Amino acid sequence: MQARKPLSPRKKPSQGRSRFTVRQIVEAAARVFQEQGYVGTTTNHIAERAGVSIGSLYQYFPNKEAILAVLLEQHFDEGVAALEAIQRHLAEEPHDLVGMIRHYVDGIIELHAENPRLHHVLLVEAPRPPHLVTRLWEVEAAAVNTTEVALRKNPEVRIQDYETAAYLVVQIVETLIHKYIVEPSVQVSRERFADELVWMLVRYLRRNDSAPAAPPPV
Amino acid sequence: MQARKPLSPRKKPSQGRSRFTVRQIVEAAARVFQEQGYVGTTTNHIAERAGVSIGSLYQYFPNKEAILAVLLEQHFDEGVAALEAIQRHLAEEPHDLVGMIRHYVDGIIELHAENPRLHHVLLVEAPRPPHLVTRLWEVEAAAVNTTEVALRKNPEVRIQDYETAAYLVVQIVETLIHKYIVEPSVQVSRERFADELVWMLVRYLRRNDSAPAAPPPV
DNA sequence: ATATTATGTGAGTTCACATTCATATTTACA
DNA sequence: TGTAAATATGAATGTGAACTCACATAATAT
Repeated sequence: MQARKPLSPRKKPSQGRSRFTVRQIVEAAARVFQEQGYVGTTTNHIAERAGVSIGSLYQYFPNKEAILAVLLEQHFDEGVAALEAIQRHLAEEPHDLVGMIRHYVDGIIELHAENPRLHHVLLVEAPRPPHLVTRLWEVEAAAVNTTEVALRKNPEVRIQDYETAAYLVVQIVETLIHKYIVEPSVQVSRERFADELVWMLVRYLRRNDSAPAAPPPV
Repeated sequence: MQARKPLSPRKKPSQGRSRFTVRQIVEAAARVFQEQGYVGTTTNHIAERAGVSIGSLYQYFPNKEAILAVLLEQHFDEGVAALEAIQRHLAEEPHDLVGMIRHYVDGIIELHAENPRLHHVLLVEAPRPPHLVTRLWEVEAAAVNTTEVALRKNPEVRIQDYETAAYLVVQIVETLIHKYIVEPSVQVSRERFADELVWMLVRYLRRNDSAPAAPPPV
């Protein structure tokens, strides 16, 4: 029986300087969350880092979660935009299977490498506001669908269950890369990791007789 | 500059009843962490659930993290034991590649399905005590090594870079299954998920000419 | 039996952080 | 230029969880 906390700002900033203040707060929050983790971050700490009084913070945000929600929204939108850019590029340019997967993998790696620690705090450590969980599912489902279509269209690909395959591909790329970026293996370099991941997916998806198997990059 | 908190119990319980108390506390903590998440759990709450006074709790544990550490240790030991059992079975019985991977995947699924929420809170949500991070790396590295050996020994397997392949296999199985169990897809049943995961790894690892590709289970 | 040691108790204190509010300053705009 | 509205400030206050401690009870030793 938890009381639900409001997440929306109390006041809308109308003047330029207040918008600046809000921006300062959000940016500072990103830095503090990143450095201290979710539990270790306090509103006072954020205000201090933003160079703003604690009172000003509470003019615009009712609590810590509200700030996190804004950050999450931003981060999420960036992710979706990046994903869409990748998929658009794949739809527009012609690609063989290897090139397609290569582009996809590289894109997701770049996305994750941008700010892995913040990503982790926002999406994993912190309690997720329910409406964002829903959005996350939608985006994931959409990615799986797009991938399924792409796989069906590609003549090099021959598998039995396209839907499950698409799910596996999307999840493997996302989850594995996240893990590697947050906690890189001592044994495997990033380059080798990316190359082998691409190669793995190709071996999995490609019909056995198509294109004389190029040796995997080593 | 954070002061390091002590994780060890203050007193060693010597009588039977105090050992019982400690056990009650740890068991209650598992339930509360599971239900409330790391942030939402309080020592008072744990004590109440254990049917023990808050004072008793502090006889044996200096703080919340210390209780979590015990839980983590337990959970971790169980995981290692399960992993070793899987690998022992693989080493002892003869297996073809499919059977081998099948056994491995099924084992890890079973392990994760046992208490997914607690697993998630302990290993993902909560801040990890550094000495356990080290242990975790060691176990991971050991698993990768064992897998590498197994892959090299298996004549059905033909890949270029055994070390990286072993890393990928271990991480995919662990990470993907974790993700699926914690957040199962609406689109893909668990059975289909497991079957396709096995099939994917087989396609990736098997030399192209070995064993006329049996159709994947659909 | 009695003393000693171990364990259990929970009201009460502390402390860190969240949050408010009276007041000051800056901007808009008439 | 005056004044109303917006914004900024931070000391003061509220809140809840962490943690202590003086005392009660149970086990064990002698």
